Amino acid sequence: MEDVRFWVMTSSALPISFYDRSTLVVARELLGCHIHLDEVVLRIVETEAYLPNDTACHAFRGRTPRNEPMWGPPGYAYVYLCYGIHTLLNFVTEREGVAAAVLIRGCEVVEGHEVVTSRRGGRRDLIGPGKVGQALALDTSWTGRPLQGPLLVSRGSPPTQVEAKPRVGIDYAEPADRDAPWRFLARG
DNA sequence: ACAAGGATCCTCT
DNA sequence: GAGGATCCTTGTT
Repeated sequence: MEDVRFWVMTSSALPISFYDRSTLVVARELLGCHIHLDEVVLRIVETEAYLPNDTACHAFRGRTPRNEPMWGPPGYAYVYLCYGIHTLLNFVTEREGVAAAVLIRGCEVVEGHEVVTSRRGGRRDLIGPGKVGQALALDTSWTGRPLQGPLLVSRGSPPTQVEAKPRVGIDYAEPADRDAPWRFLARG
C-alpha cells in the first residue's frame, strides 16, 4: 500500500465507452472514481456537467482553440486557465463532434497526502475546481491528453447517495441553464 | 492591436 | 461578505 506503483498498476483506466454517453450520466457516475497522476490519487466527490446547447458551456458559441478538445472524441482531458490563476480539469464526454464535458469540482485525497498538502500551502480541502488542479499540479499543457495514463481515471468507491444542485459561477448563462441541477455531489 | 471578462481562491473585515 | 490577484481567451476594430 505504501508503494504508489501498487495503485497505478492495479488500477485499470475507465474505457472510452464510459465517457461516450450522456454527459449527465457520466457526471453522476464519476462520483467516487479515482484520478491518478504520479504519486497522487484523488477520489471525485463533486462534478458539474456542461452539455451541448448549454449556454454555460465554453463550446456553446462554437469551436475555438481553447475548447477544441471538447469537440474531439470522449475520454480526454479539457484543461483551461480560469481567472488567470486556476487550472480547471474537465473530462470530455459524448461522441466526436458533440462538445460536452464534466468539470471536476471537488475531490478527497486517497494517496499522496503529503505532496498535496505541500502543493496546497498546508491546506487540506479539495472542494473547488481550482484546488483540484493545484493538488494535481496541472497546467494547460494537459489539455487534450487521454485519461488512460499518465493522467488516469479508474473506478473507485461509489457514494451511497448523490445530490443534484445548480451549477456555480455561471451567472452569464440563460436562466434555464443557470438553474438546471447539473452539479452532482457525493453524500456518505 | 485592443478591451473586457472569466466554470476561482484567499485574505481580510 | 467584499475585494483583489492575475493573465489568457475571445470578439471586435
